[in-house]
Amino acid sequence: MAEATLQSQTRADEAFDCLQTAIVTGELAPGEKIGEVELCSRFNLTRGPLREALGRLESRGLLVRRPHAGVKVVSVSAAELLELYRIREVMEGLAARQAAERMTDEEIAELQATLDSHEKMIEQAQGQAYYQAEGDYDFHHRIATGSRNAKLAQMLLGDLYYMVRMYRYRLSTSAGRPHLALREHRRIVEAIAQRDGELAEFLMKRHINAARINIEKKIEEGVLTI
Amino acid sequence: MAEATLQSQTRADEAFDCLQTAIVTGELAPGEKIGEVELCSRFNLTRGPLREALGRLESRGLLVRRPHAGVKVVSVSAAELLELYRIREVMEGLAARQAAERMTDEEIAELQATLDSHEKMIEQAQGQAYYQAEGDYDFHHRIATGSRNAKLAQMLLGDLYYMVRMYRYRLSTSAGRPHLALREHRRIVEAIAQRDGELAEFLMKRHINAARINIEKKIEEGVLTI
DNA sequence: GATCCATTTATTGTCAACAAAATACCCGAG
DNA sequence: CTCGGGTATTTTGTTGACAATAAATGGATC
Repeated sequence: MAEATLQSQTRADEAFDCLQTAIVTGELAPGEKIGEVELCSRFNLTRGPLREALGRLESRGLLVRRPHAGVKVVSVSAAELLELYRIREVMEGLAARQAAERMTDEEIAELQATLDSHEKMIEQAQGQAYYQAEGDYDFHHRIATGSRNAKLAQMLLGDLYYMVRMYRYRLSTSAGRPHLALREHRRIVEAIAQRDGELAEFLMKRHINAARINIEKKIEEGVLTI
Repeated sequence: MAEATLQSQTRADEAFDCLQTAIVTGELAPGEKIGEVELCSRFNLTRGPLREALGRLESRGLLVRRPHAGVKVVSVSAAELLELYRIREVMEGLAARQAAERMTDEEIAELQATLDSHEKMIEQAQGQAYYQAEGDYDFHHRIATGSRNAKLAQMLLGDLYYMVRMYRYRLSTSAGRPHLALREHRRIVEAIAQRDGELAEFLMKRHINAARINIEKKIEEGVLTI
């Protein structure tokens, strides 16, 4: 059962965190219709804060709400997942460009260190899928915040990533190409370190486009039925 | 005083609409600290639905909330406004490309008709600033929905445009270059009509970039003090 | 036997009172 | 006169009960 990760400041925040993680991890399955009272007993909440959290989640597109009819978890089709990647492509391209212009040298060093640890994890090849997925998330997370573009980071971290991660958990790993992805990550960081924003944008766009094509291929193969 | 535009389905929706328009039109000034009870009396609501609406608005970045300390309307700096345009550039570029691939012939015809009416309004030159601003919004709105990318449209229409419009109202018009903007719009539609997605993306990006530079110039001139 | 309508039931939407927390104010000491 | 601490007040956060609406069920008619 999903709990509030850290001591949330308010009950509504707690509810929001719980529900979000529950949705992302698949504990609450897509398309599942959920009653308010059921959720209350499940997460030890009362309906006031819960409703506030539901509103926030609806506004973020993680669930849909019909008046007087109830709440159900959003179910994203394969086509919509691919559309998400198209958005990621342009937005993270921008993030990479701005990160190249604005990240501090310390942040870049940390980013490189992150990749080093990812490399070790892949070499050890144990639970590589999970770590790869998490590592990938970590990498993109850092670049989003490194862009110093508050709204861009908010949209990426607050909207898109949660929807993508929702599928990551279900697919175990969407990438399945750890070495290749790592190499692409390395190149992007290199461009950022050289403060070459244009190249960083290009490489990031190509990186995400490759991931999208990979998913597309899996869908065609029937590995991925959504 | 802002009212619910149409009969909203629920009190919370009503509250959301009221507050959103109030913020966008400047009725609630940026940085203004607002109390819950005050809002309730002002919009004839009770605190339950209001709090739900506040949560949604916070999640969209239109206001910030500190636990136990209250709610205040977000105040976006000039720098942040420009960052918003950077995001628009890439996202609307994508929207234009996908619109060129996916819009129906009817939609394209409507889009052209829209521009015709805009042209007339500009020629009449009465209240041109207002109409230009609204017309511009209308144009971009149609392309966003025409992209057939649900999440992209949601992010543009639900997040970015409201923040941009917040400033539109305060600046009367951010463009101030109606003829030029119209010509750029024409070119974009032309590319869409020819189903040339790549060109449509390029032209849209350039169009928004020009708007951004125009604002930047105004800020430097001191016309625009945020 | 199937369909339409009314009633019932369960669920959501709303409200007003209660509890907790942060700000503001006042008083005293340095 | 200024600064620190403590109390008072205001405002937010939470709760549980009440009202309204939609789905489900059962009965009657075609």
